[in-house]
Amino acid sequence: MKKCCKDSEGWQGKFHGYGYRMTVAREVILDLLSNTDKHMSAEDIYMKIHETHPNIGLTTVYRTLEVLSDMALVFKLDIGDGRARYELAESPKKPNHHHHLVCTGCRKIVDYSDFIDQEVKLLQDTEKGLSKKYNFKITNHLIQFYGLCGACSARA
Amino acid sequence: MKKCCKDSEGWQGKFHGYGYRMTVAREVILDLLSNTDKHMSAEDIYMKIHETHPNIGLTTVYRTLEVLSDMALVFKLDIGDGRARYELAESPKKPNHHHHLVCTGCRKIVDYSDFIDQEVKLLQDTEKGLSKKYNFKITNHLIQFYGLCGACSARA
DNA sequence: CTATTAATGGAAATGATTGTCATTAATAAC
DNA sequence: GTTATTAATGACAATCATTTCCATTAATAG
Repeated sequence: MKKCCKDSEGWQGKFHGYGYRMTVAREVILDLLSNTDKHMSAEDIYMKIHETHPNIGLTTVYRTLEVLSDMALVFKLDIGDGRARYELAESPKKPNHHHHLVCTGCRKIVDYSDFIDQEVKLLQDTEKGLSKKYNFKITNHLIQFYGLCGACSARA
Repeated sequence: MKKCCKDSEGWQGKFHGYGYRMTVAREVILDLLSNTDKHMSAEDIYMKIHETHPNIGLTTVYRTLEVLSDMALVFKLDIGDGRARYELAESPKKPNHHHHLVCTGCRKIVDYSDFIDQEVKLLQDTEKGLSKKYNFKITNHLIQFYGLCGACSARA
């Protein structure tokens, strides 16, 4: 009996741990996000996987992204236009911690990891202080800089 | 001839500087945001001002908030549910720089300004570095921590 | 005070996301 | 491997925040 998914990354156990099943759609979407450095919207993802898996619907893409966010495999990102973007979360196997620099003109997103070390250090301290003072269980943070990229700046 | 608006804060000139007119709706909304520490959505604002100005429509609220954001009098805030919130931007007259701690359970927002000094220092350096390296004209930044507040944590 | 034109309001349109429900497929039990 | 169980799916409809349209009103210039 053929297994549903090849599970090359060892994700199956993780799905089971959360009480989820491993399915083709979930694997395809994880694969796609694993192999891009873009910040794709649900529709971007739908269009891309539609090329090879025309049977996967947009609704499923949305639901899958929600599941993956819930499992913290994927990070949902909001850059201020009305549509969410998704990127693979960092993991021990694939450390890629970065923050975002967003052009408010063309919505270009630059991932930067310069300065990250000091930022992370400060964030950890802040997180600890905030947790205690406000009794929050902090799960993650968002840092974004907004501005105009060179092209948009020139165009303005 | 009666002037449209009392302009107690000296906003009129600022509107004119941007080529906008000073109107009742704009003044009322600015007043409201000046006197609250809440993070109100467009609809919250509409409902509130509707009590005293039932002739101001929701569409105008949206348009006004866009104008005010454009003038940097108001800051548009996104906390991850599908609706934007607005708060008065900090100004020399009313310095209130803070960042946000957002409960992903109940969407409660805590404004904190602890640790702000170190954060601001680091952010300025980062901003300068990023500006140069990526040729961005950075206009603002967003820092948010996400987690569960005490109540939601207990409930979970 | 009148002319000009931005601003407005209400209704309709848009567009991302979510809900519904009958069908399919992944896993568990045998 | 076969069957039973139940989560996951897909197509469509529904929702809901935000925008667009357009005829009317009101802020400012002259």
